[in-house]
Amino acid sequence: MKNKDTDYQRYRKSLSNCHLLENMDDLTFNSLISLFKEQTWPKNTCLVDENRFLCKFYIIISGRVKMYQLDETSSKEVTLFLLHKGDFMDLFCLLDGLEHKVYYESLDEVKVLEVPMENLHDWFQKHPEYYKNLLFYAGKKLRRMENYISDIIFANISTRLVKLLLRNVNKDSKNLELINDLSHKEIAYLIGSTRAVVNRQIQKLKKNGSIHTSRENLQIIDLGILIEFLKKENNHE
Amino acid sequence: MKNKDTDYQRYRKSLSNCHLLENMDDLTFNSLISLFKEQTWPKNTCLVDENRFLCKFYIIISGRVKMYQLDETSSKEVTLFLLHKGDFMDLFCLLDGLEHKVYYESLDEVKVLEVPMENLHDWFQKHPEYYKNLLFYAGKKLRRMENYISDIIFANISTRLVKLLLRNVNKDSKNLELINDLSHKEIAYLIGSTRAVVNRQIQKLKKNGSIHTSRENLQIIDLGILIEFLKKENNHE
DNA sequence: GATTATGTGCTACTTAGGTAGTTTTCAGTA
DNA sequence: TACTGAAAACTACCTAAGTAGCACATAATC
Repeated sequence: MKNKDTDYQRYRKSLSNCHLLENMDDLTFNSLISLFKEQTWPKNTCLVDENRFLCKFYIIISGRVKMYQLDETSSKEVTLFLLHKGDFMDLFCLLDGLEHKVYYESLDEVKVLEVPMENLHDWFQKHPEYYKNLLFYAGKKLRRMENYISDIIFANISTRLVKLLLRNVNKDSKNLELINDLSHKEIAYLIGSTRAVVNRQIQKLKKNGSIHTSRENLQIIDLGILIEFLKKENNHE
Repeated sequence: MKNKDTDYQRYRKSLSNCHLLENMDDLTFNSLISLFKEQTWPKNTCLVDENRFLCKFYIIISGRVKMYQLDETSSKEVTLFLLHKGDFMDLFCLLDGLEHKVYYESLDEVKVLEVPMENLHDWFQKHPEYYKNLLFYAGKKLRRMENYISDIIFANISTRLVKLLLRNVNKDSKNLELINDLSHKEIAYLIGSTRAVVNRQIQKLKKNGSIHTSRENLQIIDLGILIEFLKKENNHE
């Protein structure tokens, strides 16, 4: 019992940014969290089990999971979301209960909370006011996707790359986070391009002194140059 | 009174496909619908008033509204959604209450139901179980966007064009609906391309005998050829 | 019925970005 | 310490699709 309580406190803390749990009193929080079981997934594992996400729902506690689409014929990939702490899987299934053809892969060792979809639905039935939190989260994802679309249509690869970098700079530390240890291939998939093309742009950024790279590592040296670069790109076209 | 009742019945009927109103008993339906006021917008009007959608919410009863993004520097457009009967504006604002920089334009004379956002929120507070309907709708839009993204990344223009056509063929009548009277420019914006390029692809489809066009009119002559065309495109790449 | 605006069809040109291939670097490990 | 495999860097090439421009058709307005 005591043990469980400390677990709950731990979850409360590590999921402080989780939209679903926002404005939730401790009692309600515990009633929800008691439905979950902690689980650990090893690094670089694909979660391909088709129907898994129809019957189980997951909240990420730590580690990154990329959610991506795969084109069978060309074997190209696009990363739709880079999910992390506080994110859900699978939002789509939760919302409409339909199958969702999408792939998941862990980029780190990932800790999740697992709950049978049914139990979660039952819980929501009893606490329908928390649907609102879910709506807020869905709204955020919708906005992200809308942005993705307009970026792909309007912006060229270098713009998209710089935008990606700027989006992942920690406001306080000014350091690149979340994507700083990805390979060029993974970065390419995040902006809907290919390894070779992204590499070409990265060389440009290295030459203008805004970034520094080593194997699976990308650091921002001069944020100002990046921002300037973005401005120029916007005006040219 | 009598008059209002017949109005409600009319709305009930014309909004039969509206996710928000699904599984709603007549009493609840009336309590919701009584908050709304009917409004008519003329054809080809832009709804640019920035904050309008923060304070008012709309359900489309009839006519089409395109929701689109505009790139100021290149003045290019992408149509994100072609909204019609049963669709909402602005879903994003409703979900998270934040500003949403997006454009709306009526393609027909459009009839909508208008409600002050505040009143709608109050109503939901009293009927939180109907958040679920909203979630379902949001899920559908998320799926549409995810599809949009993977199409743009994976598929070439001709594939995207044919997919667009097939998506808008009425299952029963086999006729093209909703987009059959659009200009090539508008069709281009629906698949993230430009007029000239779309025109090029349309000429191809005309030559292979699958479609017939006249000014602002596109009809499908042979669905089979279109489906075959799509298959070929998929295998080549 | 003259004028204007908008949609359509086509040609010619340009280019960003995808593709393919080779070499080099680097981390893990046998 | 050498071997292995992946990531990164770079070169050369190709093409889909964007761009610009013009002629013509159709519809709308006065």
